[in-house]
Amino acid sequence: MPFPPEQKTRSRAQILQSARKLFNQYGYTEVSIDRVMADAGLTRGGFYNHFDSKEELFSATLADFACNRESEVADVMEPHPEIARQIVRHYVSRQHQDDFAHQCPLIALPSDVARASSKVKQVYERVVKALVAMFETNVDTSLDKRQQSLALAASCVGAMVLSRTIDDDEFAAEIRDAVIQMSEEMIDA
Amino acid sequence: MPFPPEQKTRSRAQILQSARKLFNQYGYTEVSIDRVMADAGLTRGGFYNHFDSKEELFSATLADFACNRESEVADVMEPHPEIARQIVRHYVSRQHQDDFAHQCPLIALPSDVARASSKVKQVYERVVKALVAMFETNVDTSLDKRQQSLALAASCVGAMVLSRTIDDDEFAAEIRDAVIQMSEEMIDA
DNA sequence: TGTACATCAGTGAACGCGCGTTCACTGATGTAC
DNA sequence: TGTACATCAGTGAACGCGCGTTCACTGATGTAC
Repeated sequence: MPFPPEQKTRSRAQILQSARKLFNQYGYTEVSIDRVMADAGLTRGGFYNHFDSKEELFSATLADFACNRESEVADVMEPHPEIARQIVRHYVSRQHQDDFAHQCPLIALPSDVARASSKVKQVYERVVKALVAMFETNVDTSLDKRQQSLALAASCVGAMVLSRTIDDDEFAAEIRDAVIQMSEEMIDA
Repeated sequence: MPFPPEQKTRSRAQILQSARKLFNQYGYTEVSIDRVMADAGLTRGGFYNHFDSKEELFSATLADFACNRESEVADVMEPHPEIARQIVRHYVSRQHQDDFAHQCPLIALPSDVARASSKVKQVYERVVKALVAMFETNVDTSLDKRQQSLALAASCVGAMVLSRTIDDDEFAAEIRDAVIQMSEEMIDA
C-alpha cells in the first residue's frame, strides 16, 4: 500500500464533516462538490475516489448522524424524564439553530430530503425514529407513551423549522419557549 | 392600450399559480423560470415584464398565500373550537401533503425560505402569524392561550414536515395521528 | 542495503449542460386625425 | 370610415457562469528482489 494506510479513511471523514456542516448551513443543492472538497482541504477530482455521486455523499452524511443517535438510545432501560427535558431544552434552542456542524438534519434539511430519493429518505427516517425512541425511553406518562413521544418529536422539529425561517428573533424565541413549556408538561403527565 | 387591458393581470396570476405549484412540489432552486413560464403557457423572456428577478417571484407567491390566510382570520370574534379542530384535521393530512397547488408554504418550503433573503422570510412570517392567530381566535382553553396556539402551530408544521420526508407511509400516518390527537386535547382543555 | 517498479489518493483541465438574465424583435391592438 | 402610427406583452436567440462528472496525469509511498 503506497499511501499511509489511514489517509483515505481520514480524508473521507473530513469530507463528511465538511459536507454536513455546509449542507446544514446552505442546503444540499446550494453547496457544490468543489466547495465541500475545498473546505475539506482537497481538490474536486478526488471526490470520486470516495463517493460515487453527490447524492451518495448526502446519504452518507445522514447515515453518519443517524448512526450516532442510534447508539445513544441503545440499551437504556429505565425512563429518565430529566434527560428528556434536557434534550428538549437543547434541541429547541437558539444554540442548536446556529451550530451548523452538529445540527440535527431533521431541522436543517427537511425540504432537501423530501425531494431526494427513497434511499435518502430511509436514512433520514432512522434519525426520526432515534428521536422518537429517545422519548419513548424517557417519557414518564400515564397517557399513551408512543403517541406522546411521536407528538413531542413533531413539536420539537416544528418549533425549530419555524424558528430558523423567521426573521424576527423575539417571535422565534416565543415559539421555541411555547414548545419547551408544552413538552415539559407532556414528559411527566 | 394596444393589448386587451386584462391580459397582463391574467398572465401574472397564471405565472404565480404555476410558480406556487411547482415550487411547492420541486423546491425553489430546482424549478427554473423556463419551467414556470412553460407551465403558465408562456415563454421565458416575458417573465421580466412581470417580475424583476426569480427571488421576487418567490416572495410574490408567498405574499399571495399570506394575504389569503390573513383575510380568513380577520374580524372573527367568538372562539369556535370546532373550526380549529377541522383546520388541524385538514392541515395534518395526507390530502394536504399531496395537494401541491394549495399546500401551505410552511411545510412545502421551510428550507428554501431559511436560506432566502430577509424580505422573503418576513413574508413567510406572515403565514406563521396567520396560523397562530387562527388558533388564538378559536382555541378555548383555561391555560395560556397564546402559548397553546404557538405550540399547536409548531406541532402541526412539525408533523407535516416529518410526514413528507418519510418514505414509510404507515409511520408518517402514525406521526400525523399523534399530533391530531394531541391538538384535539389542547384545543379545549 | 539498494534499486526498479507497482499502487493509488489526490490533482486540475476539460466536458456537456442548464441556469438566470438580457435584448433586439414581433405583431395584435387601440388611438389620432 | 379609413389609414398610419405608437404601444407593449410576449418571443426566442444569446450571454456568461457554475455545476456534476470524467480522465489522463502526478508523485509519495510500500514492495520485490
